[in-house]
Amino acid sequence: MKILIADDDKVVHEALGIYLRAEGFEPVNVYDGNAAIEALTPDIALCVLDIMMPGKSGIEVCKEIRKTSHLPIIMLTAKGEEVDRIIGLELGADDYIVKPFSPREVVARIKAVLRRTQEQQESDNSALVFNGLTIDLKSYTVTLRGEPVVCTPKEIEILHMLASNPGQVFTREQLLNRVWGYDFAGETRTVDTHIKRIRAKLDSEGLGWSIKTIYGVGYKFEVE
Amino acid sequence: MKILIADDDKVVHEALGIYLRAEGFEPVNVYDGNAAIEALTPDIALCVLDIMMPGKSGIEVCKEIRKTSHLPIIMLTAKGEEVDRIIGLELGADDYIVKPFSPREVVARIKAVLRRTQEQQESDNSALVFNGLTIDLKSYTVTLRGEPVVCTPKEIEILHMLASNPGQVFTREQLLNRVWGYDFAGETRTVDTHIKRIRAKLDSEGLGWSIKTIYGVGYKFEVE
DNA sequence: CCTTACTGTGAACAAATGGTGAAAACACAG
DNA sequence: CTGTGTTTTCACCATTTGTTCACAGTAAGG
Repeated sequence: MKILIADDDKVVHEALGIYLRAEGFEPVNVYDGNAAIEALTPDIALCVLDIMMPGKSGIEVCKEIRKTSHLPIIMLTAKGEEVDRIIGLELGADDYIVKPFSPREVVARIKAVLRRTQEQQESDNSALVFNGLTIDLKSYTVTLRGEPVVCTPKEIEILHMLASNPGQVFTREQLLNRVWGYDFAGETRTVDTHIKRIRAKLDSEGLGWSIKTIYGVGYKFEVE
Repeated sequence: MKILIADDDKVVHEALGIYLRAEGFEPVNVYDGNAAIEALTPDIALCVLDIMMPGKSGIEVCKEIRKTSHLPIIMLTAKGEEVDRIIGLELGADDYIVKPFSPREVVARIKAVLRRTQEQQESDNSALVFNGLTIDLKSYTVTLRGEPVVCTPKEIEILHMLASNPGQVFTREQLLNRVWGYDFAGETRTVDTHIKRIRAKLDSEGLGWSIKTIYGVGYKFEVE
C-alpha cells in the first residue's frame, strides 16, 4: 500500500520510511508541495503533508486534493503553529500530528486513519447478507427466505444500522442520531415502535439471527 | 453528545455553545468547580475545565475525575499560566488550550480529542477476557466457561469496572459515581446487593480470579 | 474471648423499562 | 383537496430491574 510523504526534511523521510516498510507499506517520498500533487497517482492510499514546504504549502496541497477526492490526509505541523493545526482540520484533513513526533506514532495514526476510512467505505457499499436475509440499502430492498419483504424507509435504515454491526448494542439515541439525524427532537420510544414492526415483518425462526433487546440499554442484531 | 463546559465566564459559554451546537454537540454549562463535579453524569462525553474558577479550581476537578475515570478532559488556561499548563497535562488532562482562543479552535480540539480517545476505547473495548470469563460491554454480554450469563446493565457495568482494573480496590462511592453517576443519592449498601448477585451468577471456582471484599474499603477484582 | 464495626443475604417493595395497539399527525401522489 | 401509506405519539399493562432494610454472619483489635 503506497503512502505519500511530503516533507522538505530528509530525516523525516528516512525515519518514517523504516517504520512504514516494516509494516508493509510502500512510502513515496517528495520534498515539496508541487511534487506532492504530481505524485498523486490513484494507487496512493494516504498522504502525509508537512505544512511548511517550499513551493506549495501543505495547506494548499490539502485544499487541492480535497477538490476532487476524499483521499485520507494527515497533516504535520511544527509546534507553535496552532493556527495551522486548526486550519488543517477544517480543510478536511483526517488527522494532524505535531512535530516532533515518534515515527511509531505516525505509523499508528496512519493505520488508524486507514481503518476509519475503509470502514466508512465498506458500510456505504454492498448489501448485507445473513442466513435467509438480505438488506440492500442501495435499492432499499429486504428479502427474507428469498421472498421480498415490503419495508418502509425507516425500517430498512434501522435494520441496516443494526445488522451492519452484529452484536453491538445501539441505544435508542444512537439510532435516532444516525437514522433520523442529530436534529430529531421526538421521543426515544418511537424507536420501539419501529423495532416492533421490523420484528413483525421479519420472522427469523430458525435462521440463526434476531433483534435482541438489551434491557436498559437498547437493541442489537445478534447472530448465533 | 454532551460536552460539559466549566467556566465562570458567561461569554465563554455563549461562544462555545453556538459552535458546539452547530456541530451537533450538546453543551452543559456550569460556572464553578463543585457544580462541574455534580454535573458529571455518565452521558457526558468530554469536559472542558477552566483552571481559575470559584469553589474548586479546574485542577482540583481534574484530579477528582481522574481518580475514577478516563473521561476526556481539556483544560483552559489564561495566558501566562504556563505552570498550570504543565500541571494540567501531568494531572492527566488530554489537551490544553490557552486563552484567548477562538471557539473554532476549541471545537476542533474537542473533536480531535474525542476521536483519539474513541479509537483508544475501541481497542480497549474489545471484550475483557479472563480465564473462563469474558465481559463485552459493546454487546453487553458476559460468558462463563463458554456459556452466556444473563446479567442486568448495572451488574455488567460494575463487573466491567472492577475487571478492567484487576487488583485495584474500588470504594462503594467510586462505584456509585462511575456506574450510577455523580448525582446518585441512595445508600452505598446498594452496591453490596449488586455484588452479591454478580457473585451468585459468576461461580469462579478454580478459574483463578474472584471478586474480593476489602474490609472497610470496598471491592476488587483479583486475578491470581 | 468480647466488643465493635463492617459485610452478606433474602425478601419485600419501588422504580424503570419495554411491548403493544390504536389514534393522531404527517407526507406525498394523484 | 383527497386518499393512501408512513411516522409519531401516547397510554396501558406486564415484566424486569433496582433499592431498601432487618438480621445474621464475619473480620479486626483489644
